[in-house]
Amino acid sequence: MNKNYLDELNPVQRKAVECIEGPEMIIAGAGAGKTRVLTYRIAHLMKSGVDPFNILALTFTNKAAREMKERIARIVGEGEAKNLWMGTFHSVFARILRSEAEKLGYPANFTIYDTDDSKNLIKAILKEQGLDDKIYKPGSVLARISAAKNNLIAASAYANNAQIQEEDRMAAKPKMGIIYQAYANRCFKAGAMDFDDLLFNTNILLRDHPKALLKYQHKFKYILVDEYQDTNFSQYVIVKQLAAAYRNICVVGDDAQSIYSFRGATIQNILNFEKDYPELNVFKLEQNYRSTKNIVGAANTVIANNKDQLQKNVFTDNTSGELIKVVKTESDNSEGNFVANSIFEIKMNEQAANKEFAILYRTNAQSRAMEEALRRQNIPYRIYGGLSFYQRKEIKDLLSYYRMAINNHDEISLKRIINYPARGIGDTTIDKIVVAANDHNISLWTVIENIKDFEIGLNSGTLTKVDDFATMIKSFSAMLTTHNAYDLGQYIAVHSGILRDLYADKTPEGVSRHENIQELLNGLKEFTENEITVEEEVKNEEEAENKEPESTSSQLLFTDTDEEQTSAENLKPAVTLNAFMQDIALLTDADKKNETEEDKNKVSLMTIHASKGLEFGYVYIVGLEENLFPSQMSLTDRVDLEEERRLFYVAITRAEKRVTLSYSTTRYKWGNLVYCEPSRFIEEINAQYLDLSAVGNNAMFEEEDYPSKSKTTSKKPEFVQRPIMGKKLVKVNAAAKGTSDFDTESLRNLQVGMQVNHERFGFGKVISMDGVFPNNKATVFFEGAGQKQLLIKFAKLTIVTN
DNA sequence: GTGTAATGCTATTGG
DNA sequence: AGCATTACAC
Repeated sequence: MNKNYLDELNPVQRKAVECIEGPEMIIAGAGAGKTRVLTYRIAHLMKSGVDPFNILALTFTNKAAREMKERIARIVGEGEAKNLWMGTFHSVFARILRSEAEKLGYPANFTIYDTDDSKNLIKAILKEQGLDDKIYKPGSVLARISAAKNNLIAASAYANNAQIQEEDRMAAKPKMGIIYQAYANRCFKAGAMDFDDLLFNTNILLRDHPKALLKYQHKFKYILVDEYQDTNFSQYVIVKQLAAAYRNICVVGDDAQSIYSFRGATIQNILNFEKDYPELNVFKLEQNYRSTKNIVGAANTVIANNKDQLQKNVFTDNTSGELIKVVKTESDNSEGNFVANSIFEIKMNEQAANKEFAILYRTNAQSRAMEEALRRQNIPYRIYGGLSFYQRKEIKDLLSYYRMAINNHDEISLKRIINYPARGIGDTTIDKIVVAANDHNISLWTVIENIKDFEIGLNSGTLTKVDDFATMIKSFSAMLTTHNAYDLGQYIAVHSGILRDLYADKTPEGVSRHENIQELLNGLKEFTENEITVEEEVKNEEEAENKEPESTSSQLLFTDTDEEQTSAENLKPAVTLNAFMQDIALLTDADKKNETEEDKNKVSLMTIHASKGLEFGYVYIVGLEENLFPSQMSLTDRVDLEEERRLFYVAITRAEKRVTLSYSTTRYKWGNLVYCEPSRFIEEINAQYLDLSAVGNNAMFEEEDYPSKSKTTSKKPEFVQRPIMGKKLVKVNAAAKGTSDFDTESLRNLQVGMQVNHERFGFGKVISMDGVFPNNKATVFFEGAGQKQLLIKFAKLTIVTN
């Protein structure tokens, strides 16, 4: 493999790898070997003499970065690969910001707030300002602030922008600007950055500190960005700035797989790329090596329904494989049972391993039915996403102590732990402290630390309690430099009282919480014992940078980096808790490492979003129902619907051998039974790729065997649980008289030339018919919507005239 | 201030 | 259905 890596590439891939200098854009269809090209390109850069310290590779997940690093290591050797700058935007720039934080007025040990932390801070601000959190919902306030930051609009600019003010007034949220300013101010005072700040502040750094800009421009002579279609404006500007000196920028993406616009990602970045770098080389990877012909064909027919897309012809030389099976079940639980049974069967018949299976869904809430069914079948599984380990209450509690020891001013952590375990400092006391802090525009910690100087009407007992708390935190802080991560972590767990509190709780939940704390402490121990590796890494970095003669100009620019290393050296010999906490907020479950083969050999459950970039032999896409997938939030806007369709495209193209689609006619939502109709996406797949035997007459007979059931159906308007939201009510009701009530039989005699009506496409004329009723399809030309292929079973056509 | 019972809200998607 | 916040009794 070592020398022949170029031979493993097809001609286009090879060109993309060998073209090293200048801007490059790789448009890669699903399964076209994008990761391989990226990996080999980096390896090739290094083989060509580029120093790994000068290569920056930005990936979508930390896991992707780690895997890519491992693959590169196999080509160029581990020692070299280790020195690559590789990770997510957030983790790479968090690392850079730590060494540059003072330039921005932040402490180097700033805290990273996750979404929960951010929402809590917003809630606090709303309460202090007497604003109604029903109008200013913390989640949507945060989303609005997030969108502003991702478009590089600072709080002050936001508050002073007439157009934005008008927008917020129209949305009945005139105070948004004030909230944003308060939020930014509080984060700053707490020495905290939220996820968006990591990118926003990197932009500030590069904009306002020319020396820093120059330094990183010369440090990152070669930049690669994976999943470029899912980058936002803030990320775009960072990359543009960093690449401005050398213009060695390579981006890889697929517009058809752009699924993160809700997070500010914009396809505009791909379009801008051609404008910014007119001299660029473009490579299109169109041959799919992952999936069967049926899967590729089906995916292509789905995405063809989108108007907005770059022209691409994804094809494969793989075998046809099996048809995509569509399965109808009558409840979410039976959908789970079907999937679990099917996995069990395939495992037996085809000797497949658990890890070859994935169950993909639109929303996390759908995992439960799947989990229960898999557990009944004794099939080991693993859920990705959802509540991560680090977001569990007990873990966040303990981490809050760690965070506060490292950064005393972190107010979210402070509020979390000041009275947990209970130590008699209640809400009224905290409120008084908050008022004092706001009055003096200082952090809560500064008030607490000097609580006896603030006359805010606390009685002497409370005063002592607050003072004791401050003393405790200070004692933890003092140990940061004298104790290693594990010793201090353990010490805090004991002396904070958390361990005792959880140990006292003998309920199963309490026991489980205690176990989770133990697991965290074990992780800490492992981290601490690896200190040699960390030290070596530091040493490696020193040696490598010293031995490699830099050009004189860039050597001058590297003075700051030297400082970094001296400070790292001071931390020896112990691995500090500070080091452990560096980017823990950025870790997700998908980033777990050190797993045994047994850990890995499990069926994967995840949202389709989380499945991006992954591949599996057998893929189940469940919950293919209107209002769920596509999500009801996407139905009013073509742009949103097209993103849902791309999501479906991503889901299908995860599979190598087999795709199974399922939908259920009923489903529990918020504890209420809701009736569902099959997703429009099913009928968007050309029928030649589908196996509809499991949705056929059998299912219809079932309906007819139990006419009482459908009667109850129509008589139950109260299954809509929130009539306040009129929009939803109408839609759910509409869903109730779905396929089950539709008389497919009336279309038995549908023929070419007939006029038909379709609920979405309107009037049309049948051009051709294919297949045997009821598993047949009709090609219809609609006056308004053009030519469509429709599955008779799903399309709900009505015959207008012969 | 603390602990438990009742209430009410939630479920797109995520670093 | 499950979780978080709130209300209320101690």
